[in-house]
Amino acid sequence: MPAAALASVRRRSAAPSAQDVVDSHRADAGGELFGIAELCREFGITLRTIRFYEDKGLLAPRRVNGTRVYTRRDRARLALILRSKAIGAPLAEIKHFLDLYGDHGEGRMQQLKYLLERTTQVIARLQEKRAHIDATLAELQFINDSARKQLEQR
Amino acid sequence: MPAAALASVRRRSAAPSAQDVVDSHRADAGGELFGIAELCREFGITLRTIRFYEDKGLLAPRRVNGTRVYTRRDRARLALILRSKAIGAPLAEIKHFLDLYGDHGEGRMQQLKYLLERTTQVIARLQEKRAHIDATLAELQFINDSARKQLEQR
DNA sequence: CCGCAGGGTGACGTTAACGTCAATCAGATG
DNA sequence: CATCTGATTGACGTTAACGTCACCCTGCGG
Repeated sequence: MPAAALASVRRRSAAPSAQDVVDSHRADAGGELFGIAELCREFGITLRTIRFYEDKGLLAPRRVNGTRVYTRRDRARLALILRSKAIGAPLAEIKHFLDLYGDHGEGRMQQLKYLLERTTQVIARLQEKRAHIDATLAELQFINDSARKQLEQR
Repeated sequence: MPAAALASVRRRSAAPSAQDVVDSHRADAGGELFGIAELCREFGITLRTIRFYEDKGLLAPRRVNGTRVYTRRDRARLALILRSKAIGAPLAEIKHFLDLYGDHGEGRMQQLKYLLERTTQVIARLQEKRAHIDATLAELQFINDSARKQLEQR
């Protein structure tokens, strides 16, 4: 688990909320632009990784003369990708997630039912995963406490 | 995410607690024994997977005439492996986790400090991951609610 | 004794998620 | 102009986590 990446994701005052993404979308035209190396430093990942995500269809930056140019919205997407990865989701799943996100940010709300259905599914899965983590945490704390008591008993 | 596996992990009345593992350890000598195919069916995984875990040092069943024989303790270990996998931990990490578990269950408590240190680390990492999941859940619920409202507005 | 199901052991293939390397090109700078 | 930095692409390598295949051994029922 690359600590630098997690730190970067957290760094920007908590996490980018859903509303942030919508905002960044509206402000797209006049917003700041970012280079690939810039994003790499910011998130603690490599050039190759970002290009890899693009190959996978997770990112689609504009090209100026061949060079990739990222908007704030692209940056938000990248942050989402990294956070999703941090919770152990495979890239293919992240792609679906991002696609839903995109549809939501944009105007065409025809497939609202589908969106509702999918998000509900994902929510259920994440809640399961959370429960697993809670159980594991409980066990670890049991072990931890036992060890601590043993040590104090001297 | 193999649903069958998760179902199986849950099936045995919630999850195996830390105490369970200790218990199963004490009861090892006279307890029931399991064959490899039996465990496969129970947990919804393949033969190859179990053997793979053994190659990786995650399991170490007894051999009777070459054939693998699993005790209840081995079964508990397997359940832990699968649950750890479900929360997105790599096998190498799971191995460390199991090693700690083993030391705890057994008598040699010399490295208590090390154990304490490691479990504390793992706990911190899991709490981070939990926080990530919570943030993602919040966003998904935001989207989900928006969609629901949009639909109701007709 | 025969056959066959079930288990074991390599050896090799596969997918995901990148890393590494080499060749190339566009702009900035001295 | 020469060079140097930073970016792009393509080809290939790599690690984790298994799946597949071929082949062998073994106990048991008929």
